Amino acid sequence: MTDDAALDPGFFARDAPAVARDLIGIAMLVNGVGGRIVETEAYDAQDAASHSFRGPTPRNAVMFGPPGHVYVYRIYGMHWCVNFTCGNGAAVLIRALEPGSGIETMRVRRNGAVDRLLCAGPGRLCQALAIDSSMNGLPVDAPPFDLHGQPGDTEVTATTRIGIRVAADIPWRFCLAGSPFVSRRPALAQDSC
DNA sequence: CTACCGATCGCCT
DNA sequence: GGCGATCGGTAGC
Repeated sequence: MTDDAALDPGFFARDAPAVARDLIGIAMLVNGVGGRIVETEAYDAQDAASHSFRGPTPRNAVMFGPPGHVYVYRIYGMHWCVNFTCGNGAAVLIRALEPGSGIETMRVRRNGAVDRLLCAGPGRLCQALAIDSSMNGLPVDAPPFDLHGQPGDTEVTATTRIGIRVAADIPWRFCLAGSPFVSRRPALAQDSC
């Protein structure tokens, strides 16, 4: 009934792991295309795996700006990744969506990929939603972005993060329990929260 | 200025 | 399961 509710002001001005966990199940649209968030990862300035760990630079400046803004960066020379800032160098990486709106558009952008792989992974998600560096620094509560839903109304599993070499033991990756749309299935033993 | 390498993906075997 | 593609940020000389 309140699934179309906008997120509270201040939603992003909290610890990144709490924001990352509460984003699971929230709908994320860019120009009307997207779906429910099913996988996130938290990073903060005290975290050796974070872009912000060594302090502000031109690339990560948005992470040190106000909460609730979009941080976009390029990885491996060819993929875009999108984060939502939480203030003080912290941010949440959006890793996977369950496709919900604009699926045909996403299929075209993703070159005919099957639905399960349209948004399963940060690079794929940005390709499907047409997110690139031109959106870096934009606020998340205004077009082209649209985030809405009821935070905390889902079963979430917490595991370690993917693709990093340092701080690999921190369980700051959050997935919608049982979702087939995550980038990689969580290991069997996880904390439920 | 140069060298290294990463919060990845898709295609190959 | 393994590997090549491709390039900007960062650090070090």
